[in-house]
Amino acid sequence: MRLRFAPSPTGALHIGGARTALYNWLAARHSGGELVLRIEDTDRERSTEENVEQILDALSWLELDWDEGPVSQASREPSHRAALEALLESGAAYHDSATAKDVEAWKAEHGADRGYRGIPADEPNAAVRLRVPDEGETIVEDLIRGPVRFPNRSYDDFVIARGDGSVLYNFAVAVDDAEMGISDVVRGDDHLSNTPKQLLVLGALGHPPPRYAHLPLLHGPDGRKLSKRHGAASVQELREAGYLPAAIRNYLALLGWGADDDATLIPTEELVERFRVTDVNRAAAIFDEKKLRWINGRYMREMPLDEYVSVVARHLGREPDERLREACGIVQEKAQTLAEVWPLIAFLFGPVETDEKAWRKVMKDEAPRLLAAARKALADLDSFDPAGVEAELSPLPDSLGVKPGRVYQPIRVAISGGSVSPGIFESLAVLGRDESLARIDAALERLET
RNA sequence: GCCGCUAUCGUCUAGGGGACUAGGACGCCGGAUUCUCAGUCCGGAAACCGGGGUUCGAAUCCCCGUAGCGGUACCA
Repeated sequence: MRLRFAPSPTGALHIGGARTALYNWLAARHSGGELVLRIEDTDRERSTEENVEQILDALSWLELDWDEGPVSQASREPSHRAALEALLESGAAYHDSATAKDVEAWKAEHGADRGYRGIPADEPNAAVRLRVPDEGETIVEDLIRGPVRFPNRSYDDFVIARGDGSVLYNFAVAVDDAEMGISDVVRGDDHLSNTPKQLLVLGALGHPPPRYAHLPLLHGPDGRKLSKRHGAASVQELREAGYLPAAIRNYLALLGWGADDDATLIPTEELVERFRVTDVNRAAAIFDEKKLRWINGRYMREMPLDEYVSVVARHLGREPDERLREACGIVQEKAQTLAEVWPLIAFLFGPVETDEKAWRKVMKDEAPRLLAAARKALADLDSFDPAGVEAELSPLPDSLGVKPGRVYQPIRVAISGGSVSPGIFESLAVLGRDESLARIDAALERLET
């Protein structure tokens, strides 16, 4: 198989685009074939260098590689021109000076169920239209949907080149796919109705068509087309939100495709092994960040500590030093996204920032007495490691005659500033005896006044 | 308007005429884990869009309707 991913650089790479890229990549890797990256930049107004860079970045961050390209569609202009000339010469296409308004008027007269048919004009500066037969139908043999039939008469003689000679999307795509030897076109559903046009171009040019597979679109939680309003809608935003590339690949693969045994956690290698385009669903799927979070959490927890540390360090823009390593060790089982890590471990890297609400809730009644008792126990401790701290603190609640939380929460607030943190024994151990005692003393002092 | 696609729990899906009292996962609710939160474990509620057919039998096949979506540009 030879596939292509052909994004148009009109903005960041969206989640839908990322899934299309992933499916193409999976199909290519599964079949041992090739993946070509082609940038559809024939719209000079909207295509920018930054957007191209952004898409390339997003793809490599997702760890989706390609075998050929990126090929700029605009750079293939000579080929497009040659193909256009050939069609003009054979009479399959013709110049027509009709404007959009003219076409509209023509339809008002001839009925809406009939496509526009123009009259060849001897005007080299007019747009070029492709002749579409009145009879018959064009059939798209879709790998996912089966044969889809389109009556030819419902299509206009559509424009394939502007008055200035530059070609339009449906023409360029057909020519490029054919000339680049693409065997399988895997793309979004929104192109299904465009496919007959491309097939018509291919037919006029005498090129055999590739196989097509049209993927169902992705929608937002409200059932509407996915857009910026739905929160993290681009790969870049997902990255900033602290999701892992591997988790995103896993989740995206499941949006519109399911393993036959209903597996949910499927590592990429296994995805490559099991994925088949023909198994893709036909209905649009809704992007649900909750499930992504869950999958991401699983990947975060199952990562080897070394890798975890370097991923966290990169996300935070910090050096992966010993302290960070220790912090990761006690937070790994708690965070679902990279973004959740820092709030849980920040207290290990700087002065306490007290959450006044937590303070008021915890630092009352017997808190001073219990905290003082804990301080004493910790001060006398020989080995200030998690096991040692636990051995020292765990008998305390009983001996003081209170519930464990009454002892532990004041310590937590004293050392971390808040009522939520990693395990208290581990937190104390990582903070170290001196700093822990200093923070507890500061809290006790505040309690006295 | 015209052309086309789609339709199973809130969400992702399994199902491809009898194995369905419709299965799994996320989420949700309840319980357990005698340090918070998270995690983990256990349990629970929750769906075949509607109407006609075909058939001994339909979630599965056909038709109609409804709804959602896509296309209908000298955009991609």
